[in-house]
Formats: sequence, C-alpha cells, structure tokens
Amino acid sequence: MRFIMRKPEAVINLREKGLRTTPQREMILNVISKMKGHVTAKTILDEVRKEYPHLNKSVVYRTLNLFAEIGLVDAVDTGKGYLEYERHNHPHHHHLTCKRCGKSIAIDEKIVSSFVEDIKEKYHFTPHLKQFAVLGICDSCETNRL
Amino acid sequence: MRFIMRKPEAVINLREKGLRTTPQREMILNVISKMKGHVTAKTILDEVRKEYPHLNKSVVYRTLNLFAEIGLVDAVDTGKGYLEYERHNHPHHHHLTCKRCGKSIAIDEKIVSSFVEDIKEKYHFTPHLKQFAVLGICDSCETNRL
DNA sequence: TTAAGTGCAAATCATTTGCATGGAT
DNA sequence: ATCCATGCAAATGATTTGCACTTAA
Repeated sequence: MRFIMRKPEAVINLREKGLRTTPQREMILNVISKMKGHVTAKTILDEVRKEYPHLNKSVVYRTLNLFAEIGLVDAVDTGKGYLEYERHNHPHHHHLTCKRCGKSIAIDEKIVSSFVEDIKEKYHFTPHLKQFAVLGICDSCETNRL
Repeated sequence: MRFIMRKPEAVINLREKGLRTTPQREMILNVISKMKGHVTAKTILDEVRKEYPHLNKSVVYRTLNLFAEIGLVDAVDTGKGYLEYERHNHPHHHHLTCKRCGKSIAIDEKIVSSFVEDIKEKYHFTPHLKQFAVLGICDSCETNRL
C-alpha cells in the first residue's frame, strides 16, 4: 500500500490563493490549533513569542484577518470587547454565558442546530452562530437580583 | 372620569434607585425613544447637540451604561465594533445580516422565541438574543462566492 | 447642603495603517 | 527579481477615567 503525501491543509489553502507560507503564519496557526477553546490575538502573540520573541502584533492581526477571510479560522465575538478565534470546524460547543455572574453552561447542540436548520430552510440563509456567544441571565442571578 | 397623572416611567426608574433626573438624561432618552431602530452613542451625541451643543460624550456613555444597568435600554452588538442601543421592550425584530453583502432580512419572531423558550425551559437561563444580530451568509453570496 | 452629575482632557485598549525593509516563490 | 509579508511606530476609534466644577433634590 502506498501513501500519497499531501501538504497540510493550511498550506494548500494559502497557496491556492496566491498567498505565502511563512514561519509566522505557521506558528500562529499552530497556536490556534493546539489551544482548546477560543484564543485571543494577545494570547497568540504571547504564545508565539515564547519561541519567537520577534513577532509583531500587526502580523498577528493581519494573519487572523487573512485566516478568517479564507475560512481557516472563525472569529467569535463573546461580547467582551475583543474577538476570539478558533480553527474552523473545530467542534464548537455553544455556551450560555450569564452577563451578571459570568458562569457558562454548555448546551445541547441539537437545540442550536434545529434553530439554524430552521432558518436555513425558511430563509435560505446560513447563520454563523458561533460568531456570537449566547448571553443572558441565569436563574440564580435573576432570583437573587445580583 | 378622572385621570391620575403619573410621572414618566424613566423618571420613576431613576428616582427609585436614588438617581437624578437631569436634562441631559432626558434628552438622551428622548433621542433613543424617537429614533427607529438602533442608535449609536455617536448618533445620540450628534442629535442632542442640535439642541444642546454643550453635551459631552462622556455623559452619553455614562448615561447609556446607566440606562442599560437599570434595564431602561438594551445594548445590541451587531458585530460592527461598537454598541447600538434601543429602548427596552421596543418591539425587536431579529434580522439575518449577511456578513458579505450586508443585506438584512427580518425573520419571524416565532422562530426566535421557540429557541429562547427551549433554552429557558431546559437550562433555566434567559437568553438575551437581542444583544446580538444573527450574522451569516445569504444564499446569493454563497452561490456567487462574493 | 451635599452627594450625584457634568464637562473636559487625558488615558485605555483593541485593532489598523503607512512605510521601509526583508524574504518566499 | 518580483511583490507579498514583516516589523515598527504612529494612528484610529470606541469607550473609560480622574478631577474640578455644577446642580438636582
């Protein structure tokens, strides 16, 4: 049996569009890939700098925008005032995040996907729900007027 | 038949919490109330300044935060990099906003409320969905690779 | 009168941009 | 040898803050 060597997905993605593979881009993608959950630009910068202190933050932002455009990563707005990132197709768990106490509850993806499918079917529109966290108020905060 | 004069809701809301009613706060609330749809801090500042050019932007931001805290207005994050505001209980129409072409489609609120009710029931958590717009990609952009 | 609110200027903080230099193809 | 990418410093833009002055209650 023979194996056909393939270039990693990211490289193909970049080259296809006439873009370059650089060490910086590889390091940034590595950090996003290996971190569980969302990563901020700041975290990425700090992480990469452990190995390569020279990295500049403009490069991080430019790279994140690029990766988001070509669909390699997803930008997630959790309402904190800055964006977070994750690999596209990363198994995404939606959370209910309480605006008062900050606690998060993971929710059954079926609930989300039935909402998404409903909209797809009726409006021919694909919601990117991972873009936003589901914020709200949890019962215990509501009850205790926190 | 006799009418009982009541103070406007906003005034009650403020006084109840030991807060003061000021001309600035009234003008800001008026702008939010009379504008249809969402308003930005910038728009509020500009609008009020037509009558009262002296108004300072810190006051607008402080007032908006105050109003949001006491539940008089809702802050809405549409992913544009700044917040928008509307009167609480303003009839809210959820929209599907395409990230590529920017077009918006109003959606049947039943779809949203069944999602919200589902989460309330199963997780004892009240999602504040108006906090975020539903972003995604519309079919025509998807088809045309815009 | 007096604590809360306002105006102003400066500070923050995430993100972007212009430009000269460097490096991938 | 191109021309895309990087690094740096400065700019942007929304929002916040410290502080002295003003005003609603």
